[in-house]
Amino acid sequence: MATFVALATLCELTRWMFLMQEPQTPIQSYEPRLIETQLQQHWDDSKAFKVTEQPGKEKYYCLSMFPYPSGRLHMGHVRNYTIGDVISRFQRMQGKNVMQPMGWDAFGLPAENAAIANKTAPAKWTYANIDYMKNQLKRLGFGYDWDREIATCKPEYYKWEQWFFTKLFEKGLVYKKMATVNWDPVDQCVLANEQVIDGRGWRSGALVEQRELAQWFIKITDYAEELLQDLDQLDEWPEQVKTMQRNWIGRSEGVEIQFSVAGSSYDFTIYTTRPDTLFGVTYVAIAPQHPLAQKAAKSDEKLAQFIEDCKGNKVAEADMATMEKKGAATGYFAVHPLTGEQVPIFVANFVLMDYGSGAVMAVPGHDQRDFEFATKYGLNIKQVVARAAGSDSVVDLSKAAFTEKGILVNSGEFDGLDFAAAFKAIADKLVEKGIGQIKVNYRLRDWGVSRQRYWGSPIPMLTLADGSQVPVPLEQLPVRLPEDVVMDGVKSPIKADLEWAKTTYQGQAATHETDTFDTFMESSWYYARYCSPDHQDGMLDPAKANYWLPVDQYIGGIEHAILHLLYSRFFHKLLRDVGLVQSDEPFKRLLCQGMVLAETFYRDNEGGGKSWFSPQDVAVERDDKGRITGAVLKTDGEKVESAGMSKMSKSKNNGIDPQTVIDQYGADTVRLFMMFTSPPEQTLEWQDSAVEGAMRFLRRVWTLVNEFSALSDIPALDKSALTADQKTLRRELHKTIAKVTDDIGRRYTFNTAVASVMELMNKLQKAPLVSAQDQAVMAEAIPALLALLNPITPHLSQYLWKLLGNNSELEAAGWPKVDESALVEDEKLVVVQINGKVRGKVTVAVDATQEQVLALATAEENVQKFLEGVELKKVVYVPGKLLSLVVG
RNA sequence: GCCUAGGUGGCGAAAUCGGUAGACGCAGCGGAUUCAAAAUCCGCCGUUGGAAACAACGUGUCGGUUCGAGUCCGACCCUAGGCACCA
Repeated sequence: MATFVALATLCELTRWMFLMQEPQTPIQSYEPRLIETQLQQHWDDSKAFKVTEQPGKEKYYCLSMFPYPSGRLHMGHVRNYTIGDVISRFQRMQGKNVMQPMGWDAFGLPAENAAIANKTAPAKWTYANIDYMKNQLKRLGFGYDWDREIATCKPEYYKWEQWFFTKLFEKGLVYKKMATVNWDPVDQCVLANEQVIDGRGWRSGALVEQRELAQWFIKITDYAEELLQDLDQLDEWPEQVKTMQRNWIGRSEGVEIQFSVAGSSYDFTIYTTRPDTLFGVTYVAIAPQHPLAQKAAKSDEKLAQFIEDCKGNKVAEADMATMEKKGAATGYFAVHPLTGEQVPIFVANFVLMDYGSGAVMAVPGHDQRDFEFATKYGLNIKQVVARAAGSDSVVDLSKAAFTEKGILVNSGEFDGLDFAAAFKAIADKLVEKGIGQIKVNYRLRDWGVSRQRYWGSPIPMLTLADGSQVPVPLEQLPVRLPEDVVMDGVKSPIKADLEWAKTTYQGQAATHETDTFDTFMESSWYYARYCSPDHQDGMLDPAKANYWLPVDQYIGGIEHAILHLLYSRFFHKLLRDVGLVQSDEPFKRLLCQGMVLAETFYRDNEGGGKSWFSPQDVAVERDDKGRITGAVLKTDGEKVESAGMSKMSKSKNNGIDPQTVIDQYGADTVRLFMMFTSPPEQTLEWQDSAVEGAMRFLRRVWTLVNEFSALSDIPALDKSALTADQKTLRRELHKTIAKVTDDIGRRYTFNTAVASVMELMNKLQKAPLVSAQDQAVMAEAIPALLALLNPITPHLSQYLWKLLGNNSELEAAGWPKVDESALVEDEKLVVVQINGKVRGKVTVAVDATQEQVLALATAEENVQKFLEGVELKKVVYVPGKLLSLVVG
């Protein structure tokens, strides 16, 4: 320890001596704003990130999910786009032709809300936001090819989406059917799920009803099997996302069975994955909207009332699953297809008309939901499955259903069969009788794309005088959305203006569809449009699209794991099938970044509510160990309560505005903080003090490079003339290069990449600069350090690179190369364990044998202590790492 | 309710293929510098015991596999994301 202190002091001394030797101008302090804005201006003026197709060069398409232009960037964007920019710059330094585009997911609900609140038009609000946010992106130094910018609300963009929809219509992939929506009876409008709060409309407060409307659907179910199968190709996607998509698609094999209704010519089909439990059916449940339920309700007031009450249900699946399960008898009985027995038909609030056939067979003995329903309404519970032979536990149906697969009982000729055999035998029997068939079913439902809103792409369909519906021909596209409108908060302007819809089709009068597309339509193909953003003659320029696609790296929030990513994959296959692209999948590699959280503080109001305070207005108090003991509001010094870390949001007032932080610390510091604080997939917790720490590090780099740049006539590196310390430093340098290359290029663990650069920095700062080879090693290390940092802190790196006398761009100099010869070590530290506990450490030659290591280990005093009086039973040696001794 | 993740010091985290738990950073404490402060630099920093060497305990909880488990297996608890009209 004492030696080390002396050494450190010596280093300081030599550094000080060196600084005193040369007359020099004092080092400027690190002022990020100036160097950053200058460089950003240069990038902008020179279009530094503009790219074109270059057939000879390896392409790399790096895409971050485009933002909704909500007004200002939030930290989630900053994190997302920093990751994308780091990967892009890294790949550029590998010599690839990197395309990194940016644009705007410009249609959507918030623009309508803002338009109502601010008495402006959604278009105007949206364009103003785009202007502001574009400047924010530039201020963060992101290397986008702005010539490829897209805003989805522009007619040049949605024209081709409309055209594509008409193509799909022609191919039979589009159809219209009734579907359930949330209806606000006071405002007379359709509400999004998030606009329904506790069953009431968010603005009117009225109780929301279910209503059936005719809507357009795209047959994504036709592609269900391919969407499922092709997940296996996506070996660079997170397993988690693929699993979620598999479960969402929900492929199952089952049997479709026809039931007839006693004393009626009516029949209906149900689908089950458990045909082995068919003999356990004791009732049948149908949806409230089912025709049979409607028919029964005509002569049954109580049932009619029940069906009416079901309209108060929420449409969202989460609500369906958690609500109380209720039902009412229809008075009808279904005839069991094999036994001929009659079982009651119930209307149940949990059966969805939109999904499957709107009817389910109920087996309370072997399905938990059916069991609870049967118990509640006093229906029969019948056991038809028993545990396989050899199991001693008994099936007890008094408390819960028995849902495992087993051996059939009480099932007539099928008794004794196991699941697989029973499935086949019962299915065969039903097929033979002509009342059933084996069927593959998907949980995935067709994609409803109609929205009853204004701020979206009009659906390009026409209704003719005879009621038939035809697509708008290409020459009449786009169907333009008027932008200069007034929002009244109730009716869409294109619905309110009765003239808007009027048009002609082949000389006859026709009316436009006034519904607009789901905004997932725009975000399902923007990645492809970026390849030829100005293409006028078609949706895509296939040559360009096929040069760039698929996207090599896609980055976005985990919240898009299912819907957006599934719709985009679907669209890509549709694009392929009309001949516009050649690949099967749009995104080769996927990274889902975590959310950005911040501390939340509140005070209880007298009314029982809470007031939330921005963490920037709160000061925390700590005890002498640094533990947080409390917090006060800076303005009044009074106590506030902490509610822990939560997602940055308006409602909790804990959003940190990136703009303020960039102004204070600069873009490089923000970028470094984002990359260093958490691995990208995890949540990131915002902490002001950690941001300061990031800046502190950059200041140290600044100072070190400035000091070094004052040196002149640096001798060449002579690897054969290095001292042990110089060799060690070089080894650290090349180990760091190898680690950072792997961390950024393969693992995407940017936090550990930064950590290892920091470790290198710590060593460089302590290294002497006295001898010729001291300086030569430093001269190798410093440019490498700047290059390793460049993807993360491009402004600082580029500035200091120039300071070292380079005239070229740092990125053009390429990525540092590892000198394998510098990595060679001749000694290793081996840990000695006895019965699994560390008892000593020995340094051994790299090629030492187990016997040699054992000899060294047993010579250690502390090791000997634990070997006394016991027998050595086993020795495990992991070469160069660990020696494990088992004694007893 | 269903599907998918995640729980490691005061805090953010690291440990990449089962091999030294806590790298790196923040906060804190002690010191240097300073008239003073800021900035900077040096040192300490999981808990308990100990002057130290070292020992015991320790990766959400309970159990298992292994010479060895943060990592693998089983059960449970908590938190987050998604659930089809927020994007």
